[in-house]
Amino acid sequence: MIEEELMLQQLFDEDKLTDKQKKIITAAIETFSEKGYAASSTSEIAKKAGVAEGTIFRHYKTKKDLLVSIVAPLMTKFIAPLVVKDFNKLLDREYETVEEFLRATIENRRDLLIRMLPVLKIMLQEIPFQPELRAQFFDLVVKNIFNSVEKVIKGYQEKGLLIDMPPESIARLTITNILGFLFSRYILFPQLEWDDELEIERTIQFIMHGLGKKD
Amino acid sequence: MIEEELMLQQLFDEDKLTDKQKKIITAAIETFSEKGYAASSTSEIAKKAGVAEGTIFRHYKTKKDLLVSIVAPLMTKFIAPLVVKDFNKLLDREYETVEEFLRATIENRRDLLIRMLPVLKIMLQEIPFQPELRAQFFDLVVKNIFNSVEKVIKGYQEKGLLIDMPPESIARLTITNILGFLFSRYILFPQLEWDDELEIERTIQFIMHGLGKKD
Amino acid sequence: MIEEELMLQQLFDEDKLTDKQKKIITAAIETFSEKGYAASSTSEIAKKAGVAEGTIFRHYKTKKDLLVSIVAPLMTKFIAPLVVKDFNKLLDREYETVEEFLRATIENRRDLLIRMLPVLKIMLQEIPFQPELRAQFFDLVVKNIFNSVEKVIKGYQEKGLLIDMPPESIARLTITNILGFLFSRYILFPQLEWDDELEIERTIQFIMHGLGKKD
Amino acid sequence: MIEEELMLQQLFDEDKLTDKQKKIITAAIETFSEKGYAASSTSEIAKKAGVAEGTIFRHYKTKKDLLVSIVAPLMTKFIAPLVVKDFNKLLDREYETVEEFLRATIENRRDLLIRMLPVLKIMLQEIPFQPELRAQFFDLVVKNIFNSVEKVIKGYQEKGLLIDMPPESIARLTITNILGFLFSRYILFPQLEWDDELEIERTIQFIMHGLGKKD
DNA sequence: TATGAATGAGCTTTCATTCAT
DNA sequence: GATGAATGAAAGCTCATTCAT
Repeated sequence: MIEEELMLQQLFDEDKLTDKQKKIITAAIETFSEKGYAASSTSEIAKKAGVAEGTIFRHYKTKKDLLVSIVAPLMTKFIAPLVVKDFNKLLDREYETVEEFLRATIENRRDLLIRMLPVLKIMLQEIPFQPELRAQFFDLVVKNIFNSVEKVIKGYQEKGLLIDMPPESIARLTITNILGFLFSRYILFPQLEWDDELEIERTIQFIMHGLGKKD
Repeated sequence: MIEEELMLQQLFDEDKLTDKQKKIITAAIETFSEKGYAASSTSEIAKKAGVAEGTIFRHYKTKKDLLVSIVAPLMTKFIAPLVVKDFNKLLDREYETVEEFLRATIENRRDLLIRMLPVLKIMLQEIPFQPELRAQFFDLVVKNIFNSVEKVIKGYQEKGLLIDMPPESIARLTITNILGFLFSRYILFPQLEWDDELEIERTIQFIMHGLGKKD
Repeated sequence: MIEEELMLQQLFDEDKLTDKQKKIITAAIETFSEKGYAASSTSEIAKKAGVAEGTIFRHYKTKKDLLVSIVAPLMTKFIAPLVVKDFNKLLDREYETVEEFLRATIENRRDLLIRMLPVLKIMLQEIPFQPELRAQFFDLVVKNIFNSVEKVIKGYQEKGLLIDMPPESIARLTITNILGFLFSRYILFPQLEWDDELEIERTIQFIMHGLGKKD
Repeated sequence: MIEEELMLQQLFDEDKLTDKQKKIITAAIETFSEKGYAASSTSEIAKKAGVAEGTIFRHYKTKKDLLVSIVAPLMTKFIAPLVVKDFNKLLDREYETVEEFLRATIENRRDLLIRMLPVLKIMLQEIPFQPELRAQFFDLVVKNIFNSVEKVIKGYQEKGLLIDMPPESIARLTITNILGFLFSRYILFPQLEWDDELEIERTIQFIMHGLGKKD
């Protein structure tokens, strides 16, 4: 709960939310993430937030409004900056190799990523069904990221550190593997014992060198 | 619809299903896949199947029963054989290189994979929320595949075609990228124009060699 | 209740309604008429009808649907025929004078009018607020009646029994006074003691001769 | 809005109302008249009045209080004086004939009647459902008017200008026709084209002489 | 005095499930 | 087996009213 409030601070600080609104958001994230949007009831969220059910509808006209109010700022304020910031650092030559950059991205932000997981899970679950969200996701996240990423990747390609492949495909493959790791680790098989450090390193090495053995 | 019935034949032929049952299953797959399990109503499924609502409950005690009846056989009869069969072929030295094997797996079964997508989508959507399904998925799919895969991978590793990495991790990374491609291609961004052949080839090359440039 | 069922027979017999549907209609008429549409709750109607609340919504998609299902057939099947039939009789020379016709219309159909009152009250109450109903009312009742009435009135005018005034105005004034009497008698001041026979006769005389004294 | 404020001046000036209270009353009249009492929400009225919801309840303990505060003064301060004043004028022999009186009453006060319509509509709509209002209406309007009217009518009857009919019935019939005209003109069929002058004259002639042709 | 966030009872509506036919 | 009317619990949502500021 305390950790989640930290994330909320980052996510929602700029809007002035009342105390109850924050509680509603927190409870909604928790519930949507656990059961999925459609299977979560507003009465359950209200109970978990310690507010009356009517209070939810005073702030969010509909249940879907509540969902959008959670996911939308995540996309605008959080995911895009997360990646862009690092890619800009990359441009500043902070990291000499792509491995270092990936390692730093994942390692530095692992706590954050883990804390983001509930909302990320909601996003991944609902985007296939909510055209509204899908459109937002496409406009805010995909276009933004892929745009700013292009020159970065080109830069590395010019330096001879990345293969010649269209930046979109490179971005897709990289993101797939990072999200795929998180999804396997925390959503599909959280009950398995994972050596996180090791598995992240393997993922990075895989991204860079693949599975084929070099002679 | 006709294509889907083909899949159903493969999936459900062995059980003797009545005509109505097949219609129910087809309608349920379509609806669950479009809206998600929780957001689908049995009345809508009944209407789409052209049967009375009561008929659904004559064959499937509950709505969840219907879901399980769709996803479970998929796991036992479909996914496992899909991979295992090919890996056995691999053992039979049908494919000399891993690339060839991956290419064959994806290319040969692409139609099937596409036809499977609705059910796959249901599976991916519901496994995080349905412990019952998750347990089944773990027992039937994960254990089986990972078991039979182990020696295959080891074989290739001994032949020097795959890097020295625990087979589980290799399996995880490979599956992640195949499913990740399908998810991006057909669920997240179906509206984009994709050159499927090309993108599959890139995915295979990526799996084998990564993004790093070799000197 | 028994009387109301008689009216329902006339009103709804042609459609094959289930027993429960009839009970719902009866209860809805009673409740809407007593409290007005907006102040009536579906749960109250359900309780009064002795059915589950869900049953109402199985037959009528929304509460407004229920309202329309009550008022609409009244307009098509009841009010128009009521007047038209008599005016046709009039054409058949059944009544020599207009007084006789009015007296017959009101007297013959008094029971019916009284039984219709609840629905009539609903109609009068809701037409100002429900554009849907207003449009129907205009098309089905007003146009029909005024059309068929026109020639009748002209006939009487030619016979020198009615003054030269546009038929629409004559119709408006006549209907106003009949409904005005019913409204005063049964809705505004039901608690007063009325000598119905006498007051009807006065209304008829008023319609024909006005309040001014002839010398 | 400006016209309505004029009416409000007449209706509510004597009580010292704050600016906000006037805005609330105006907004309530508009809303109740458009949607009916039960279908109007206090939040909508507050928004239309430009005040906070709480402010309404500071001045009017309940929503019904607000309704009564609108309709009650209309009955005490407006309707009764309207008629009584004119009937007193009548006694003062200001009008020689009843026609003249009726014409003057309607013509002189037409603007006022039109401006009153929203409140009149509320009154007519709610009296059937609010026993409180009905009692008030009966005590303040009916008794008063009918009392003071009695001798006036008798006066005219003695002068041989009105037929011998109980004053209550004469009052009822006259009021029915005036309200009936307003109701048809402004509530039921406002969309039709009306020649107001002509239709009022017809109504007056009808009240005095009826529809029957004199030989 | 005025505000508007908060309430909770009650509303309309949905829906999985049952059962007489 | 198949039907679909009926159910009632629970869903999403509204709204008059309260109260701390």
